[in-house]
Amino acid sequence: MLSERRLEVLRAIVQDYVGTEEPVGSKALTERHRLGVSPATVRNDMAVLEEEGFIHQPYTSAGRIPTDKGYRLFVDKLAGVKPLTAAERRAIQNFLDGAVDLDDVVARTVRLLAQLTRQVAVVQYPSLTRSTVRHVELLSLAPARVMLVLITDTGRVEQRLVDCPAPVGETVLADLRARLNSRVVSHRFSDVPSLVQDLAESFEHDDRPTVSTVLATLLETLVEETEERIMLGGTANLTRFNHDFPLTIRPVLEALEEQVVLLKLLGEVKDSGVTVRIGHENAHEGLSSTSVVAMGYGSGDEAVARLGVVGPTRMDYPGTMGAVRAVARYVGQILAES
Amino acid sequence: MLSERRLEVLRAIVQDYVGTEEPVGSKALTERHRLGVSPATVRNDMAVLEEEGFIHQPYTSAGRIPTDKGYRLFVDKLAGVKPLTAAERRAIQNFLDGAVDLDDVVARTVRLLAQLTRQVAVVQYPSLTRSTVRHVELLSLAPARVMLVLITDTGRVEQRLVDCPAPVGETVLADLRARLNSRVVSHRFSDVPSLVQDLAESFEHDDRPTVSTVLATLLETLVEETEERIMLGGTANLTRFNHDFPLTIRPVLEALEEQVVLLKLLGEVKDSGVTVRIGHENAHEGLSSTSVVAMGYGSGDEAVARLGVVGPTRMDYPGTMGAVRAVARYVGQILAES
DNA sequence: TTCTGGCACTCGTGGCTGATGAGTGCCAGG
DNA sequence: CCTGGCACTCATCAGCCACGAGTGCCAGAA
Repeated sequence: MLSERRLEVLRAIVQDYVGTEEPVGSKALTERHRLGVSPATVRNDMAVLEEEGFIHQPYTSAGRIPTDKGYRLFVDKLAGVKPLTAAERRAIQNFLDGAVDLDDVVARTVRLLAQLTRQVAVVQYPSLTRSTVRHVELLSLAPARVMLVLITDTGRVEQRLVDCPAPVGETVLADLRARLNSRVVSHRFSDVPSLVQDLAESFEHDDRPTVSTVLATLLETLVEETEERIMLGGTANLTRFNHDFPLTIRPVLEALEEQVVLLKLLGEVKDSGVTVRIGHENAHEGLSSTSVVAMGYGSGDEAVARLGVVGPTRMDYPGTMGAVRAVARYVGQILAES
Repeated sequence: MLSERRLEVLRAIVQDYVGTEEPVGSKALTERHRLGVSPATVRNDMAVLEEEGFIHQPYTSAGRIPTDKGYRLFVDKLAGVKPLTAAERRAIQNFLDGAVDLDDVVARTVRLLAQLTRQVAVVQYPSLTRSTVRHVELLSLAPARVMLVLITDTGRVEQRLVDCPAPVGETVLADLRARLNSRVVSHRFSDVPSLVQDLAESFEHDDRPTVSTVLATLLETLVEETEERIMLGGTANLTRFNHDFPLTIRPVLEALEEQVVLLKLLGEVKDSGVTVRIGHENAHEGLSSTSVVAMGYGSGDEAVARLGVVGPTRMDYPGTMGAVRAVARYVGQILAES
């Protein structure tokens, strides 16, 4: 096990490196931190830390840089979550309170996170399957054409066109609408399939094909939309450190454009509390020198979706974690109110 | 006026520069193009072109690169629009045909444009005010709470929550729904305000506050959503030329994140045909070394929105214009079908 | 044992230099 | 009006060197 002082040295290295973006040497360390020992001692500690894989030097006789493993230890043991200032909290609330609809909430959240952390922000739309049904609407657009509209408790709205096998009478439609709603409203979307399973059977024989078609589309929508939508923002922040790794920006941008990749990233997040994934812990290759700080958010206790930021492994973890946590909480609150 | 040959020289310079991304000199020009004259002559022509402001040299004794004015002349007079190959056309059609809803159409279009042009693609959602109303729906979510859903002929759906001053009876709601639809369906959204102006007056006195509230929200939605949504993609393509201007990528990314800026860019596009805006012709500062190639698209003859790409002024204009035009047409077709 | 000061060594960085060559402007002659 | 020739400019690049931050190791002190 590492001694107290060695941990202290690691913490100092991480802090200095995050601040200066340059490899940090033993002398500079003793000057900037009250470690109470000489540079030579620090050097010995560094040698041990390096042997254990927490730091490494880019080349002989340069300062040390934390490794992914080093950051991991730092995040887990050495640093807490830095709460936001009161002013920041107020700013968040003000900014989010102005939102008019779900799209707007998500858009504002992305901007907010990007500004607050000065990094790339990622916000997932509230998941359909984890939300509950507020209303199902059926609109007759043409004799044999129906529009299906799903409304969730989080304010999300999905719609699909349904081409029916035969013209649909208004009475049948009203009937279906009523029965459908009485069965599914206030239930979770994930339960909808079993709730509507035998619904077609209760209709007149002639109407069954139509009802089945509508229900099929409904279920299809649930499946398709399980792969969630994501909103991205603050990509310009990537250029803040491109002097350091100008070639790394490309794969990152590419990865960020792939919704699939992003969803996978967020998918690995625990449902409660801030999750941090550092460098190679993210399976995706292009993101091997970036970290993800993310958290679930929801209208109640349960997470309906996730949000977070993507930035260089060399980032201010305590501050970023604080911002992500605060924003996630407020967004949850906003959603609960609407 | 410039002689035929001088125009030919300018065309050659633009083509070579776009290909090599390096200043092009007189000797290289005569070797790569059949101009039929010697380098010395070309040098004289270049001197004239430079005096006229079509090209300039980054420093004494370097090759020439086109100026914005040079590109402008090239686009207007020297180059046509390069049609896509049959294979490319087929690819477009296949790719777009798989779309399930409007969001999907827009998302696919962005990807397609980005891939085809290898540049940043921008697609505007079909505008509300330019579309026609397919249906207006009113849903009662709670006694005094109504959801307003607007459906356009392009498949776009907008919804708003309305908090009514008093509980709304189902009959009133049905009545309002029917009258509203009979008035506005098949009309353009821009005409809706005048069409519903006196609608409240035809209701019972007690219901008027409610009706007015709903109508007010409807009009409000039209106004708000006039500032359109935009989808962006292919930002990773920015890094293709960052070796040239590594510092320029940042302001571009920043500009692209501002929906307002993008909308302004697209707003300057003619309704029909491909529009090209080169370098400083784009008012926005961060985009002074980028060009925008854009075009309106729509389900009928009229444009309901715009799409295009943003790339370095040094781009393959004929090819890009061809791609943008082709995609715009196919998207229009797809929308007309749905 | 643990810490410290000293010392020789490594190695990336940045400034300087000179050679190279692409490209130019100009001019006199076809 | 075009062409070949010529002197000139200047960015780029490789090579070189001095600098200095930072290291590892060791012997001696606490």
